[in-house]
Amino acid sequence: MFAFRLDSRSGVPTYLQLVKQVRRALLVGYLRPGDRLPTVREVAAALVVNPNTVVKAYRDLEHAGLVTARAGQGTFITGTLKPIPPPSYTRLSRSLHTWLRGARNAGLDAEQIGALVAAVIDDSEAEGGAA
Amino acid sequence: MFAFRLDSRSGVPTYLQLVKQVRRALLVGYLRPGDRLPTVREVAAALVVNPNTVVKAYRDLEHAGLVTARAGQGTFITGTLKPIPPPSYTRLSRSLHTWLRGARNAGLDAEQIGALVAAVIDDSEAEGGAA
Amino acid sequence: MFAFRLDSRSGVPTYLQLVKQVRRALLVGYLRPGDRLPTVREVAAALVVNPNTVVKAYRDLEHAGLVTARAGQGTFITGTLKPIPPPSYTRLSRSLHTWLRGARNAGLDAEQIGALVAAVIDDSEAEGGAA
Amino acid sequence: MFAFRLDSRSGVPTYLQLVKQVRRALLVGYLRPGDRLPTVREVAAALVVNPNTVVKAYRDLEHAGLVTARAGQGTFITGTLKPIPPPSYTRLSRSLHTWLRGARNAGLDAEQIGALVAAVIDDSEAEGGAA
DNA sequence: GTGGTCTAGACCACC
DNA sequence: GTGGTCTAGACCACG
Repeated sequence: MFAFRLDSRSGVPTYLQLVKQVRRALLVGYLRPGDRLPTVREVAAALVVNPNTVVKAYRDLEHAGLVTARAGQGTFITGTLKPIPPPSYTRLSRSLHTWLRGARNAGLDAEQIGALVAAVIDDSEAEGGAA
Repeated sequence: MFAFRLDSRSGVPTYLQLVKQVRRALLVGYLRPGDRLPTVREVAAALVVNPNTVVKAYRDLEHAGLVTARAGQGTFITGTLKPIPPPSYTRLSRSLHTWLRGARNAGLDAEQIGALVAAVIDDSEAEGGAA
Repeated sequence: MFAFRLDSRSGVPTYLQLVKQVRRALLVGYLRPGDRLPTVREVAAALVVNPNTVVKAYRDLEHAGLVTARAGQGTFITGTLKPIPPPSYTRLSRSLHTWLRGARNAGLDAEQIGALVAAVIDDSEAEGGAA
Repeated sequence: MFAFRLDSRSGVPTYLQLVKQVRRALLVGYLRPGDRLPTVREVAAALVVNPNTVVKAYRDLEHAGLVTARAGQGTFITGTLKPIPPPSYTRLSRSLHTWLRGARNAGLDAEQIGALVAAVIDDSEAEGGAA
């Protein structure tokens, strides 16, 4: 079953964090059409969050055509989002993991790693690297 | 002179984005004690944002002991944040850049790359990878 | 319910007066963890002050780890500040009250009393009286 | 020679702190008509403050009729402010000193003492104690 | 209804 | 000119 996580220090609204995690899972191939999301109540209980907040996230996703709620059955993935091809995913994820290990071996903590990653990505986007 | 950037789609409050960029610059060694940040009015004009929003960010940083505001003179870096050692920075940043190029050559767009990075980092943190 | 007071002639910014009153109430034992502060809107209405000014004060307190804001619920005391032991408080407060009565009986007005108190305290601090 | 002190953490504007100290010294009998205040330059140098700030304070005092600037000679006290009668002053100051010593012996630090004093004075003013 | 963010614009303190 | 405070009022996230 898909599990959500929250980072209360990020400043990102709770409902947006949920939305982003589903989108991310779709992109990465971890969720696929037909999969069932945990119920609003389950998520609310697990994250200690108001059910309305979860409802809002699910409604956002439904609005974007990514999920469909079926009364009495739950919420299901019914859309997709140009997922990363599994072979690329495997390869890139593996090499990124290696890079991460290197960073940790160099003594970097989570905050430093986050700063480095953000700096490099921002950087390369700034110079039109997305081309 | 230090320059800020905004991502309006991220959902992160403007002032927090500014705060994080300064912290990141400190971690990465791009800002150091004694450096002067752009004035409140300059930032507000450059980002087309209300001066109060910038004031809030600078105040947060001052609260954290990272900068000091001097009326009539500007806002200066006066604290530090366990910066990444430059050699590690150079090496890791270079290899991450290479990885990024590989991801782009595999046809991934910015959103897919973001999802992949987030997935890998979250993952490895979840399993106590920080050890 | 905790009540705030303002002294517009003091020259101390409104929001700082609020902050100091909460800190003082903590030191004196009048507020304790779990207590709820009046809502931003209540304070703003009672003091005829802009809500943002109150928000600023509460935010400062939160930053200092003394209170925690819970959206939809209010702002609660969640920290403490080395309170004065109640017995000492009772004894010292009582004798200071007596002193105050003496000063007033001698014909001193509020400004004179303030000057005297400030002079004596400053004085004794200057000579390292805190020892 | 009269000496000024600054408390940068109080939030009270610098120039107001200077004004208040002169008023206090007049009330307490520490300054009397004919006394000469330190020059603007001396104060500015001693407090590491911009001379304009001192000028503003002196102008405020002149405006209030308490001092007079004489070109080339300095600034002199030329007004008064219902001073505390010296006998009362001596007696009250002495007993307050005793109280202070008691508070410190009870282990209270400066912040706690300040809170206690403020609480007691506020309190008694609130109930019309100034009568 | 709670607190949080942002805008617009005035005024003050300090250099 | 700098940063700091305050007001007025809109909109959002959360319960």
